Amino acid sequence: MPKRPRQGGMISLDSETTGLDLRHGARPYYVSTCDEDGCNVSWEWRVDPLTRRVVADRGDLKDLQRKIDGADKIVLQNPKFDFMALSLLFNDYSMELRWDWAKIYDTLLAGHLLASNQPHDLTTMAMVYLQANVQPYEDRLRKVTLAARSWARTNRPDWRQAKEGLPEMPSAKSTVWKYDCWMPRLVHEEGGGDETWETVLSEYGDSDASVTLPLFKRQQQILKQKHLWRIYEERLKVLPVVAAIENYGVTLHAGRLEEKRTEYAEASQDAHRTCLNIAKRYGYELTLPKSGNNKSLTEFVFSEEGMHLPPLKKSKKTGVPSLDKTVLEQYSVTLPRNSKPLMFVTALMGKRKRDTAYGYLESYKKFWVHTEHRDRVWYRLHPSLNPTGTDTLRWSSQNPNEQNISKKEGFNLRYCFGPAPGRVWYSCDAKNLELRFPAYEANEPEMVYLFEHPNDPPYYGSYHMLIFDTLHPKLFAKHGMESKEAYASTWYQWTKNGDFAVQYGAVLESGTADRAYHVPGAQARIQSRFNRIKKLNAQQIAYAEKYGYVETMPDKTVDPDHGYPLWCGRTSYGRIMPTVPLNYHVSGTACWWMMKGMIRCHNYLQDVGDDYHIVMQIHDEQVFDFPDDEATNKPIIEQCMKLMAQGGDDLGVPTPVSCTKHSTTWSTGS
DNA sequence: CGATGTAGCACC
DNA sequence: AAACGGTGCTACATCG
Repeated sequence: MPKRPRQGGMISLDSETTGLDLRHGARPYYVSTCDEDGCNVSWEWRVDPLTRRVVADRGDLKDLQRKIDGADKIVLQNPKFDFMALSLLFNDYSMELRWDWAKIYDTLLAGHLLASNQPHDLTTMAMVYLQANVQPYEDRLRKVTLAARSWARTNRPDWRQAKEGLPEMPSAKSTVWKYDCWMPRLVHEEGGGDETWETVLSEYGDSDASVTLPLFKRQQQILKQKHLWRIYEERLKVLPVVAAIENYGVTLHAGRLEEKRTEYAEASQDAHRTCLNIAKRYGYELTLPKSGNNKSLTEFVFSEEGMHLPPLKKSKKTGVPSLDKTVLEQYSVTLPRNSKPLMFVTALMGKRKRDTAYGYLESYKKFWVHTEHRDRVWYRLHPSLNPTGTDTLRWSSQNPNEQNISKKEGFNLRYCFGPAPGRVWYSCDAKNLELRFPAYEANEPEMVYLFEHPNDPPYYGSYHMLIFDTLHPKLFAKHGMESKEAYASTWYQWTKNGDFAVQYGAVLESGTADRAYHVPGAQARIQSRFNRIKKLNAQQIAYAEKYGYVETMPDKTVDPDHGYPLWCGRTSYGRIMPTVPLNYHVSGTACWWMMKGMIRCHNYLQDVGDDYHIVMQIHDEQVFDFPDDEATNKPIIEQCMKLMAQGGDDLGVPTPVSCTKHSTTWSTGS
């Protein structure tokens, strides 16, 4: 007896799309649902092989909407993507997808919460949590799709097969068959393949939907057992926030981008010529790489055929001499003035930096889409933001990455980004977030005093100055707060470098931090002055050794007893790396804080109006895009700052937030 | 020839 | 054994 679909209850939903680049036309063409009896209901739409456009059916979409409306709960693997894809498809047919986030569950968020450093793809999780193997369905689909592509290449050369470099799929890399899984059915209709080609897609799609629901039920059971359910429910709140951020995107100015792109291209070419000319004087026919190294370059730099420079650092894995930024900097301060090698090194450093910047700008052009502004000057990027993209609670960003946009002097790509006409940006960031958490948690008195008294001597809230004084008391006695300017490129800069090394977990024995500080024994001196943080570090390491994970600081409003577990991983000898636990604990807490701020700001801005948006998150910084109206905005942005700072109350640590307004460009100081 | 690994570099 | 944590992206080099 065939099963009849149930009404209500919990269902799972999974869709297959013609690509990942929804803003460039990718759409779902197969949607499968599965209910608690294991009964699949699915829809399949034709893909126009010449244009790759999905030809859906309004009746089907209404059907699907009824299915969505009728369910009490819907489980998806990464619902953000399906939601956005379906919204756009509905939009193509002048319909609006109704979607209630309150009834959505996500197996991806659950997977990260249960095992932050394990794979979270559906196939792996089905195996781990259900001992169910859906890989054969995928293998079969792959095989048949590749065959269908091959048939079409010969018999239907005008079909638009997925491949790297097509403008409608800027994110496509080498593996693209996944975007052509609509092809087997169509090929069979046209006389190729066999009848199994009609069902190979639905068997795959239905198997994914069928496994998603029991997977979630199992995850839910474990989350409850481990007392993580409250944290899970809090995490679910990020889904609509992420969808809204991705949907709105971020604006950039084509003219400013072109200006920078030309500047870097020309300077890079100059540097290129300089390098080749110098090589020529050694009688060496140099071929420079587009980025990084190639054989020609390393041979010229290190061998006797060329400049024969001494190797300063070797690759960890391969042992080849390194020619990275730090090595080039070393050469640039040690090689004789006016020497050919110095000129070469200087030119190469300049070329590399410009090539990197140029490459980023090119990638923005690949991904950008026109905005509603008809002047074709303002474009928009829609990077995807992944809250489970890291082993900690950091979010990752891709296609393109919005979290590595340079703000270096001379390479300030933030200049290209900014508010479109009639808009204004506000950039809010937490002050010393990752330094505050350990200071308060360990109750390190001098540091707490520093953070509590930002306007008082001796350090006026400056953490780096406190450390500077610890390492260079005589210099600080002489110059006070002006040490920052007096030693801007030496002792003060080195203090900052060392502080970051310590913050990111440098262990005393390695001497890494001491080298960064340029002060032998520096880290030991700092640890003896701030021994409570040293103790906190030891506690976190011991905890991780025992349990395999550390927890973020508990959020009183969610679960006063437990934070988010972050698994630390072990070496092949079964030990936790001592550099990891405190770092994960602190950085994870900072990211939890940011997540709380984003949820609060998003919900608040929704109430304010429909034109107030979060546009970016760069770990401890949040960027907002508002209508350009100073008087109206003032209380709104102040409330956003308050809502961000409220995350500190949840954790028991004061976390003040600062804000910068950007009227024309995201770059500061211009 | 495609897949995979590595180096280098941008951000926090 | 490793000792500075987490990412994404590009080009180069090598593997199968």
